Amino acid sequence: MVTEPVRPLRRNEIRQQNETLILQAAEKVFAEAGFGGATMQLIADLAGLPKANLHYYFATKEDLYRQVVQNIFEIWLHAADSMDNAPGPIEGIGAYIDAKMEISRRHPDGSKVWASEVMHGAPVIQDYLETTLRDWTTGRAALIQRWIDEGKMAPINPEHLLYMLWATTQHYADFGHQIETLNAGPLTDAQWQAAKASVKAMILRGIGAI
Amino acid sequence: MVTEPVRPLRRNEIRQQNETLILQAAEKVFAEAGFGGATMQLIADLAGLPKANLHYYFATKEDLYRQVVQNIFEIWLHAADSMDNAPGPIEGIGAYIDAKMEISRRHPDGSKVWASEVMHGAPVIQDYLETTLRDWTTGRAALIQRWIDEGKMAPINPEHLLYMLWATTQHYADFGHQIETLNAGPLTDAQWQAAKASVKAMILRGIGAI
DNA sequence: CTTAACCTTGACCATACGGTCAGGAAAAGA
DNA sequence: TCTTTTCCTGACCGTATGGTCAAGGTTAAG
Repeated sequence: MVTEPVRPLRRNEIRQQNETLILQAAEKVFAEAGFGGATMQLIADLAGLPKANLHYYFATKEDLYRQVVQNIFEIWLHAADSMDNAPGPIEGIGAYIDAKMEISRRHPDGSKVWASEVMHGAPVIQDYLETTLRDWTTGRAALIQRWIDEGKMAPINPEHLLYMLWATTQHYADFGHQIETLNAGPLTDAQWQAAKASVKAMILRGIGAI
Repeated sequence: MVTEPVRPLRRNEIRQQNETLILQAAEKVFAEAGFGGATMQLIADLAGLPKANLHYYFATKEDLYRQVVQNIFEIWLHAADSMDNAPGPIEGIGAYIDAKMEISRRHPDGSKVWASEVMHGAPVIQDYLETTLRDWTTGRAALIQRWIDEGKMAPINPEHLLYMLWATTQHYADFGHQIETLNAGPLTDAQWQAAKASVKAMILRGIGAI
């Protein structure tokens, strides 16, 4: 095997590289074991670093966990952009479902960490729920209400629609293991497409947009 | 305060009483802290028993946890009965949604424990998934397919419909904290009824049963 | 070259946890 | 009543975990 001589890394690069390395490992371990079941040693092993090095970059286990959760929350919020600037529910909600299904597929661990955090009473991100998420929710609920008023969809309670969107899309990540067991294996590309199509068809028809 | 003289408990009663006491406490603690975060001491305190007494009834933490998960699974399966013997999807799926929403309301802790178990790869109930749950699923999928063939609903993929039913109803338990935060307080009776109605309306219309 | 700032890590510590056990109390059986 | 079985519990134990630290290495700045 030929290993090309590696230029010594600069300070910033080292820091950046190790932090993301640790965060990736942490996300996986937290997802698989939960906060209480995760150990710094497991994360360190997965990251390929000595445990003491983790504590150099992240003072405590909570700090590391908090970072992981916040990262996920960012990704979450970005998916929302697909809903804006849409002429109606078919495009807006359709795109939102696509985006969230894609996140469930690409970041199942993040989704699990988030679910776990919320299930345990959101000890770390309660303030986010009360500020950012609440604002986001009321904004989108208003958007949905506008579509209803314009006769573009049936008069559904916007909040419950949002809950259904979250629940259905995230289920493919959070309960992925159950789905894989029932499916006798991971979903194929085609099956993911079918899932997306099914969800979109059911919800868009369910809200009277089709 | 008047405390009536209590007849000394018989052996069987003691055993039964303490076991359910422990199981209830365990369900709550496991739901709030996850398996890894839960401690036997916390469960003992909540049950009002010394820790050593827990180990008298349940040899290990895993044994106790396994019991909790199995109990939930039983409740889960019973809700399925509402789906059978229904003339069509409106009655069958409608009743199933009602039943599952009621479980989410009455047994939110159980739902969380189940979700946590599945999210972490179902280390304890993998065999249930592969046997009981798979059989149940294929059976109901066949039932749904029959309704489709009889023209009682649109040609939806039955598996994805089941996932949607599970996801949507359980979301009200598993993400109850998030919902309560956005709602600025627990759902009232009326709000629960509205939630049920919304879910039923969206899904039943979504599958073309209305 | 010298110095300061940053990075790395093996060894170590205090604590908390799951689990054990011996010995006693209470009920059931003979 | 006497014996056996079941229940109860404080005290204890080994281990694993989060976190610390001091000493050494490496890069950047002066």
